[in-house]
Order: sequence, then structure tokens, then C-alpha cells
Amino acid sequence: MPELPEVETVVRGLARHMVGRHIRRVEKNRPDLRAPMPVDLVARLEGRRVAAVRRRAKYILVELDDGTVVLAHLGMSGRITIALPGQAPNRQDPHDHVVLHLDDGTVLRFNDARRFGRIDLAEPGALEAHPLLVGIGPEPLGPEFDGALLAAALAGRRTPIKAALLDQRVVAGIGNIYACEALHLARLSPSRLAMTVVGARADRLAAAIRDVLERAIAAGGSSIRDYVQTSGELGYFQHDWTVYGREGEPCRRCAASASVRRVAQAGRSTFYCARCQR
DNA sequence: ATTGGTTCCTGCTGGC
DNA sequence: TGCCAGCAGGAACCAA
Repeated sequence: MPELPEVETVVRGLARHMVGRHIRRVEKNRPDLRAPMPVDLVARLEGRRVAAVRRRAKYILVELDDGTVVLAHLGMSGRITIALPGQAPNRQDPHDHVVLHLDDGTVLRFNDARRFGRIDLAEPGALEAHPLLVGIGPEPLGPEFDGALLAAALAGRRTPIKAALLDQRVVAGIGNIYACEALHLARLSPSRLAMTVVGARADRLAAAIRDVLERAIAAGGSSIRDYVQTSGELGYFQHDWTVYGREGEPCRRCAASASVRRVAQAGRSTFYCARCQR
């Protein structure tokens, strides 16, 4: 499922092949994903040059030469694949909702079977005020992110820390998998009240979040069933998961047998070690 | 104001 | 072997 590391991996792949290129032609194969796409999407993109590709939270930001920014969210099944000029063309699929053709022959496909993804535009100079980005919390890989900042974001929150980590207003980019992994690394119980994560616990959690996200990016993200890098290659961080998807197995840290449990929190699966997470 | 529940969507999986 | 209900999940939205 695309969380911060998967989106970051996609952004790096896109930046490598899009920046400086002109968008020659755009195919928009349906009007909507999770929400309607801009009606003038094709006209706003065709003929423009790509100035930069960046990431904010789980959003891919493609900045055009007129200052317009394309916001793309992969939802849970979204993928973007790139076929370079001279390579075999990537195969057309019924869920290829938007296809970009660049001036050098590169073809990019936004594919999303479940259509939980999203594509929108921000007017020049108005990115910060875009409704999808307003209120999103700090970037966990930013230089200012630490235990104190995290504790401040959690202050007054009477919800389990696991649920709080999924709230994009608290920290940007964390999803179900990395919330579980970070809590395990920090030895914190997922059901602990968010507002009690202060001091050394907050320091530990902030460091764990940074650590797990950085290692996941280095591995090209985690691939389960949908996610692939822009090259079509799989990420391989799923092999390094310590709790996610390991219900009934021994803890990889404390080695207690069958200590990895699964519970439902806010309608989602939480995996944790019943022995070493407090 | 914060929080919990619902909803969107399709493909895969597990149980019979 | 085949069928299908149930599940997976990000985040907007709604209700309390």
C-alpha cells in the first residue's frame, strides 16, 4: 500500500524521467477517480514543461513551468509506471486512467484498479492553500522532526497512539504498515493513549519513525500486491517487517514465541508484540 | 473540538 | 475445482 516510502520511491523515479521534458499529449480515460478530476486537466498539461517533481505527505507533486502543480495520490492500489523511449511499451490496462506522453517518447501510466487515488491541480502560487494539503502535519524526514515536535502534535489526543499516527494532521505520510513497524521499533503499545507519548517515549517513537521510513525508502518501499516502482520493479522492504503480517509468529526482537498479535483498531489491523511493547 | 464510524472500489483469499 | 462472502485500506465525510 503506498505510504511515504512508496510515494517517495515513485517520486524519485518520476523526477529522473520527467524533469525538463515537455508533456506532448495526455489521455484522460475517465472523468473521476475517488473524486472528479479537473475537467480541464488535459488542456492544462499539454504543451507544458515539467519543472520539478516533489512529495508532500503521500501526495506526488508535479510542478509545471507555468507554476501549476499536479497533485496525485495513489490511494491504496494506485501505481505509476514509466516506459522509456526505445523500451517495449508498457501494456495498456483497463485501469490506466491517465496516460502522459512526453516529448522524448516516454509514456507514463497512472493505473488504479480500486480508484482510491486522486488527481487534482493547484493554481500557480496556491499550493500551500490547496484543500488537500491544508492541515497536514510535519514531514517525519524533515530536519525539524523530533520527539518534542511529535509530542506537541500528540498533546491532548485521547486516542490510541496507533490511530493518531494514521492521522495525517499529526505526522505526514504514515500508513497502517509503518505505524505498526515504528511502534514496535519504539517498544510502544499501539493502544497506549497518544497524549502519554512524551519525553523519552516521544524521542524513541520519532527516531523509530524516521529509521523505519529511511530503511524502507532504501529498499524501494514494500510491495504486497499492487505497489511497484516506476520501473515496474518490486520494492523489498516487506521482507524486513518485524510485526506487520506476522500474526502468531515469534517477535524478532524479544524472541517470545507466538507473541505477535493482531487486533482491530479503528477498523484496521494492528500488529504488535504482546511481550515487548508497552 | 475531537473522535469514531461509514463509504468509496476491485482483486485476492479462505472456507465450504 | 469452483464459487462467493469477506477483507484489504487512505482519507473525506458525517454524526455524535
